[in-house]
Amino acid sequence: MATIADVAKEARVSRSTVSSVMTGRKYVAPETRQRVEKAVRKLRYTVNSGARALATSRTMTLGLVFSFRQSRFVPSASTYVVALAQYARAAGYRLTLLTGDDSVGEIERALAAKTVDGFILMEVVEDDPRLEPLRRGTVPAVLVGLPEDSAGVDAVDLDYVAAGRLAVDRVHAQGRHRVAMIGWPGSLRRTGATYALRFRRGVEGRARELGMDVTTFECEVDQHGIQECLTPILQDPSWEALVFHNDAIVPILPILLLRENVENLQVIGLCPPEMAREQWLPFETIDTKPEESAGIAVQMLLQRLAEAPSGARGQSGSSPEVRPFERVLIEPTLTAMSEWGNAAEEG
Amino acid sequence: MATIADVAKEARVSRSTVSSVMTGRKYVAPETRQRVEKAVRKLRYTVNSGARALATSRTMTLGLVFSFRQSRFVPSASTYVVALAQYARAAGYRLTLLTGDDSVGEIERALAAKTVDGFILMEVVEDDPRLEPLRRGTVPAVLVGLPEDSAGVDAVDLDYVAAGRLAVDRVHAQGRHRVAMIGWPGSLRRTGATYALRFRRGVEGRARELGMDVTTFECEVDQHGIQECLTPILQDPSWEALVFHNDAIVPILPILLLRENVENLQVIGLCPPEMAREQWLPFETIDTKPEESAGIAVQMLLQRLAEAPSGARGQSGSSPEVRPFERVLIEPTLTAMSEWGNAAEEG
DNA sequence: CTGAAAGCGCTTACAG
DNA sequence: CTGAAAGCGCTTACAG
Repeated sequence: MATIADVAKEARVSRSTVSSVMTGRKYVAPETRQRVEKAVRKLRYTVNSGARALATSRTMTLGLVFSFRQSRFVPSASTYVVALAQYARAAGYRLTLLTGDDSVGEIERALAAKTVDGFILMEVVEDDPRLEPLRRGTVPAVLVGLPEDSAGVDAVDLDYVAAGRLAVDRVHAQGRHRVAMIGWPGSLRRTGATYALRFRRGVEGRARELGMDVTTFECEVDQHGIQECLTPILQDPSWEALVFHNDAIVPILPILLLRENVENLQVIGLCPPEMAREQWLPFETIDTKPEESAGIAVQMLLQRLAEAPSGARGQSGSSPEVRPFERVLIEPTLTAMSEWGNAAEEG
Repeated sequence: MATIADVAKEARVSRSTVSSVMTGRKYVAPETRQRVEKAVRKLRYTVNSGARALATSRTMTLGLVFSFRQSRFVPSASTYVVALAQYARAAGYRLTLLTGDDSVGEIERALAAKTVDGFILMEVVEDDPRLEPLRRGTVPAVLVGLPEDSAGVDAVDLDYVAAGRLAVDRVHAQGRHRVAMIGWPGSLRRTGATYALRFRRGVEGRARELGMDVTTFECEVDQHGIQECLTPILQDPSWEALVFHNDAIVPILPILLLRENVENLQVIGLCPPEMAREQWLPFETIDTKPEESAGIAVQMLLQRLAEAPSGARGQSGSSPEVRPFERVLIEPTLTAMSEWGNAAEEG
């Protein structure tokens, strides 16, 4: 593999000049630049990113932190991961996986060994223990999720409260009144998963404002729990609407609606867009917008990195005068109902 | 942040000696070693992994290659990812995500910029274009998946053929004869996804050996397609058994069985263990064993790395005399049926 | 506009 | 058993 020295020799310039061409940070005379570029092509030269990292004290790597347990509740986790990787790469950053059981330890080690320039945290919970090392740490972090206290880091997520309100507004617009809200299991709520609580708060709050009648059910994610929770609701015609936020019921609900011959129940809920896209669901859904969250997360992190005093340097002297940390709420939108009939015809 | 020089000064030894202690590759007198260790603790020193990588030409990073499109069919993708990261980390390796649309380009860039010591490929298809750069490349790779031709790399996967045979044997053991096989959509088969073809081959082959009567249905993954495919089968009592390999139908099948009052149909299929674990499925399943695949994949890759002539060096001279490449098949096992009744009682 | 030199933080023969 | 020196492949002030 060619090194910068090989290129310099081939182009009959100094290594500095080759470097200037590669980084693009310095003007190089067109004629010289062309000689260098030609040599680069001829030798198939690529900058060794490790060496560059050492020289610049920028690893161009972001650490993606997510833990094991919750991911079974989030089959759409890979959507976030892929989107994050995509955006990071578009900006020249790699994504490295920090997914051990001991996330806090992972973060501390990554900080100490300087393997990453920044962190992205998924599956954020209230009082997330991972925030502590990050707040002391020397590199920026961004949360996908919105705990009450996100001091010291930027955070982005769907506006789950607004999503809950939107769902209720849809119901209200149909003149319906009596609403069953199907949420995640209590076990998930107890982990402190921020979205579970926020959606529910939106639903219940808006219902109260509109004088509507909401009852919340926490529904397990297994076959048995789902049947047990939903069947009585679907069999009781006094329910006028069903609002849900529980991915596990999504593929099953359509069949249950058919089985119970439910005809006059309005159904609307939050679900990952890939589900809505592929499933031809017979009801409206609200998009969780994972790609948007990912895009904004990466963007906020890059922004911090651009402002930071380049790596480990400049850490002495006057305190860096940090820009206030952000909390970005993504506005939820409705996805139109898929028409089963159309689906069949379109083939 | 402390550097090796700080530690050397604090311990009143040379940097070489500190390095010897940190790497553990050289004997250091106990008394000296203790001084060094004390200094390390005092200064909270951690080796800068980038600098070490440059010096050793080992990045201690593995590239995880998977593309966008198929992952929507594989909600269990994150199980593999997490397991791979876990095993890699246990061996001191990081995992970096190579998930762009242009996987081949990602691989070539990673090779050129020397960002990884090895590659792990997921979602392998027949004639996978990613294999070409890897075969020329200078670092080892392992496939999770078994294309016909895996020359030049190690490969591991569940023995899907055996899984298909196992399913049929279970059916045969019950004295049943007429079998409906529900597979993945034709669109997935056409991508060349290796598992889709292999399971089917196992089912059909074994059925032929046993003189059984199998009909294969390729079932779409959306609500409409699933209903359309399954309903007629469930309504036709002449089917004695249903063998499936299509994750999308798993959560829906139990309800359909209830709805159609199916009583005498034996059901068995392949599905990710987390589904079986959480869903209380009313039928037997065969475990896809993602953790085992991940473990063996990492292990095979580390084995290659251990044998390799340490990074970019030693690439000249006699050709490296590679050990034959392996194809590891993981034996499938049955997961007992969850009893709905028990589930309810255990609460 | 270009180059010589120092430095990023390590490791590893090689002497002693 | 320990240390001085060279080197991994870059970048970046600093001269000129």
